[in-house]
Amino acid sequence: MGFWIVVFKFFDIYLTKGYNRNIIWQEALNVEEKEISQAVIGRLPRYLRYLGELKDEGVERISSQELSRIMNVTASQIRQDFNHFGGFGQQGYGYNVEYLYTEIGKILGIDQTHKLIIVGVGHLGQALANYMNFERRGFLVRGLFDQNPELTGTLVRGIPVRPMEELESFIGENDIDIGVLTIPKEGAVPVSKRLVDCGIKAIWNFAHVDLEVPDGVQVENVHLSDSLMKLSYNITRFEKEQG
Amino acid sequence: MGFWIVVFKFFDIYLTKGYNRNIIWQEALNVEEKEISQAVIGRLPRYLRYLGELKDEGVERISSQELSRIMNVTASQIRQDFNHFGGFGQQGYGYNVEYLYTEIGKILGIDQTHKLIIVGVGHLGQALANYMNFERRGFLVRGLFDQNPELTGTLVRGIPVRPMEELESFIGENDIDIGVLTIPKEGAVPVSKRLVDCGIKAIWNFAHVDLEVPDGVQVENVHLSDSLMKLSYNITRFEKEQG
DNA sequence: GCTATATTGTTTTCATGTGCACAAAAAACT
DNA sequence: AGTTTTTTGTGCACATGAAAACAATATAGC
Repeated sequence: MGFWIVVFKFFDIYLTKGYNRNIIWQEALNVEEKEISQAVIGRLPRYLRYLGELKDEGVERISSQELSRIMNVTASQIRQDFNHFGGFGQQGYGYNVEYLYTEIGKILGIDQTHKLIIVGVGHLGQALANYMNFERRGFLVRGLFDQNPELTGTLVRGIPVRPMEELESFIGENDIDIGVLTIPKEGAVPVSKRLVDCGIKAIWNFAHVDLEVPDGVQVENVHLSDSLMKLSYNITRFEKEQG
Repeated sequence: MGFWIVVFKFFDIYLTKGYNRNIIWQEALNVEEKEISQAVIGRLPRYLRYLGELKDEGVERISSQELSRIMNVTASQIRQDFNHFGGFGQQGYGYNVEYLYTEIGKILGIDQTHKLIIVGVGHLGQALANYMNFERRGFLVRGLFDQNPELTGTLVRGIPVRPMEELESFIGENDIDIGVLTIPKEGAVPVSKRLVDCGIKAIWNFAHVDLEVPDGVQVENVHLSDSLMKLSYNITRFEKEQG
């Protein structure tokens, strides 16, 4: 690998002028990659979705301009976003859809499988357990847990519901990455502590409460009420504007 | 300009001391309110949650500094955010919790009731229909709709599931504000068109597809896959950083 | 009542994010 | 092979957002 980098450097200066200097510079000197903002990351899944559709339609290549028309964003933003991760495109040609799709997938980590458990088998927990799209993307539901003893042993999509007591042992034995919290807010904080203590890597939190976790544990909150209130605000705002 | 300042200064000091200057200024000159960014709006529900908790604990007043400690944001941001909507606070005192809670609630429109229907009575639709917290906030589930004829007539929390054919008439007769889409992406676009044609004010979209709606119809997307992919990205990023 | 203290509202500064414009480079055409 | 066209990558300027600093003003203590 180091050898190749040196070769690149040679080409860069003396032969292939213009090849992305930053990348070579960073790789050659092993400088830490500059952190990519969450604003950019937040847009990647949407790119992935559109690229997937294009791929399914058999489109081989696409320019930033055409993609910008389809997605209703500026072509400039598309180019800048993609360029954060290296030169995916080719001047005068555009971007190869399949390649770009794969690369963005890799960046998002969906080329790897993630094992998850769902804590709280209410309607929402069941909805997520049954949502096949996650499985397609490599997110595998491995365990279900619920406080309610009546649910223990019942099957949801073939997966048995386990009592909360088995949480720690199950995580340890099954190498779980992600814990999904679909429980009322009262239980969320203590359960999140237990998950963290088991060494879980990430928590996908649907409880309407802020979780405090140590650095290194990733948390993604889905606060449905917040989303609904934003909608409510915008309804009122629009009505006021119209007078 | 100088003249007006004198006038409102007069009112301020001698009559309605403390009444928000900006509002008077804007009203007097009929200046259009400056648009408030979605970044600010997005933070309001979180403020509301914390203020609600403080209120329940019997806390009467709070300073931006103390709130900033609790919420892990800067005091400056809190003051700026609140000040967008007028002077909620008082120098040397802080903010009255109850008053602030009420005002933010009004801004978000949860002092009014919103009538909604849920289209798609799968697990997710049922989860939302059963979620009592929305009702407490004035979001009333008035109708459920599903394509599947086997579901027609069945009750979810006492509400009968209706066939899709009744969508238009039901919305018209029941004065529905918000349509919730919990259906697969294939159906989302046509259904959203039907909702828009009925004059619905807003769509809360859980289908993994972008909806195109005319100006004036509010859309709030909840793309669960996107959220999960962001989590996945951050897991990988952290592991890379650690080496 | 006067002074010291607390705390907001506002101005200023700094950082981040986005759009535009152009140079570089590949492809397409002749 | 040379020229034109296409289209990326990138520097730059502008807009937006957030933090810091400060001025205004209310409270609290004496």
